[in-house]
Amino acid sequence: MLTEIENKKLAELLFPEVEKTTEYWEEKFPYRKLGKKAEVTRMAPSPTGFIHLGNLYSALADERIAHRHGGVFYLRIEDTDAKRKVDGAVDLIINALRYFNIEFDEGAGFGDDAEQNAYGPYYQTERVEIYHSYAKSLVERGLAYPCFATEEELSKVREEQEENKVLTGYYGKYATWRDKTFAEYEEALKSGAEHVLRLRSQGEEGKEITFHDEIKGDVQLPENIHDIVLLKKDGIPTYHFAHAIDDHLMRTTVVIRGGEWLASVPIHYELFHVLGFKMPKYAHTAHLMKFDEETGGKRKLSKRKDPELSLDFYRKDGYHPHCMKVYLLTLLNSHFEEWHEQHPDEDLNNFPFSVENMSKSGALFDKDKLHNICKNELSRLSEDEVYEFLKTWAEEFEPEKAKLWFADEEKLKSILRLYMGVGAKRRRKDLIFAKQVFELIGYFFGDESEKDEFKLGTEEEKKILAEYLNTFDYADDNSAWFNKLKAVADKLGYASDMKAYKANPEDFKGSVSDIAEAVRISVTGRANTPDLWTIIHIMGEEQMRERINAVLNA
RNA sequence: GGCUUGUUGGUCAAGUGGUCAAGACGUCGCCCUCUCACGGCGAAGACAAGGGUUCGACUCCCUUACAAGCUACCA
Repeated sequence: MLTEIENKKLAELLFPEVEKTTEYWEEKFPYRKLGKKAEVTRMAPSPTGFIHLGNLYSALADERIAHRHGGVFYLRIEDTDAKRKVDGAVDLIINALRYFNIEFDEGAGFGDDAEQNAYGPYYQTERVEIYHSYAKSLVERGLAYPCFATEEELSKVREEQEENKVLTGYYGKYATWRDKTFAEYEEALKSGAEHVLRLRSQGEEGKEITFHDEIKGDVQLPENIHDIVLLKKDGIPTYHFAHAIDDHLMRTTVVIRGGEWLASVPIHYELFHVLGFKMPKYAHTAHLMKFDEETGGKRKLSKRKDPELSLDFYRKDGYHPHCMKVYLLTLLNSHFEEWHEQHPDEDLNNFPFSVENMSKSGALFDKDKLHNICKNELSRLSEDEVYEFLKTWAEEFEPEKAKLWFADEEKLKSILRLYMGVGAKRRRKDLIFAKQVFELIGYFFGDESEKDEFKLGTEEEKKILAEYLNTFDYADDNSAWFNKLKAVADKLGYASDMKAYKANPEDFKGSVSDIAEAVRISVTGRANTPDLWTIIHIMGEEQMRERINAVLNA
């Protein structure tokens, strides 16, 4: 045990450059003046420049919680790990979220003098002075000490511990630098040896803390007994130390983070208490999972193995951000889906989002469900909105083909009206994502990639087509046109009346539907399309005849 | 290994001691119909297992199984 005076001397030895006191910082970053229900949340990514679905998922939760009641949602960059830094990452993050209509109120990316910077700096590497103030105060109070153990020594201890089947880590009797004399600390320091700063943990083995998590409820956890590293040998804080200080000084009220942090809550609990901070509320979220083909089980989505985790994956295929948001919200909050169904036209932001209704267990990412949501959401848009969306996408990802697709605005819009069922009693729901849309309507632009086969054979197909062309008149309206199909049916021994056909199918070669199918396939290459007459009138007589003749002459 | 969390139909889920255990996606069938889509109707399909507590357990407790996370000078 060091005396009070020795602690002070040690602190001075360790942090001679620190002048500002913790009180100074407390005053500089006062509690925020916000409404009673307002929460302060944050997104705190490392600047790897890689934003994935999981990040978006929890950013959405943070943003909703903050903005639900006029709170603040800010961006802090956790760049304490130098190895992970990437240039331009902050803009990448801001833009990625902006794409989904998620905006920060404050934090990194706002410019140094901005009002939105009042609790900054927001880069952890620029906050070292602050961390050191608190570190010094901890040393002064005998709650932290320098540790000169080398990596080799540490791993040797761990091996020993593993062998003896005791808890691994730097604690109790294994914490060799915990109870040195002042002279020993001073001597090691003077030798210039590398060292870290460790917490002198006050926890007791066997004791428990009970911790309330907003999602999981009350959780019993063992008290922290580890003398964890506060400051790394380069003076940069570890996540734990930075988390406590930053979220306290930035006056965060709710910390929403991945479930992998639940296990380190005891550390945070002790840190907050030892530093004299009030703990924020915590919500530990479950991870997005995926079905693993190899093992046949669920597993966490990993950015290495799963391309669909990357936001770019969805951007490339042209998923509309609104659809992604709806899907994520249905995963995020169990009551959202029902609410959205009841209020289809309400702004998503009016949904009463609450942490309590967040899922406890990891959800499997379900592409079918996503697609269903896309269909529904897209079908509610106007053809102009869809047109603009497709155009933006195509210009970025298919610039060559875009020229062809968007050469005739009216034509594309007619196609969209057809495929969306604009004007019909009910909308169609054919559109899922941009790439899929262009595959769907590719035949309008000469895309012959795959042709369906006519089930009654080529000979029959040619007979039907020849007869069809004979009587075809571009000026016919939809019903006149269809009556001619019926006439073709009668002439070739097919039933023109579906009811008659269904009553006695053996009396006919087939029905009008087969006539229509032959024409449909030769014109569009597909057995299934929306209204054929409309298609023909969008593409024009010339293109129709060309396509039919191509089949006839094959 | 230790600590922690989780487990309701194929998937997402409601549910908080008494329900014929919601709903959505998917699947299948029927209807509508020139195909498809849309829409309508219907069907199949679940409380991980075993012990308790209780008049009564999906709900509370214990054990087991399975899954996930943590066990760093990474976050």
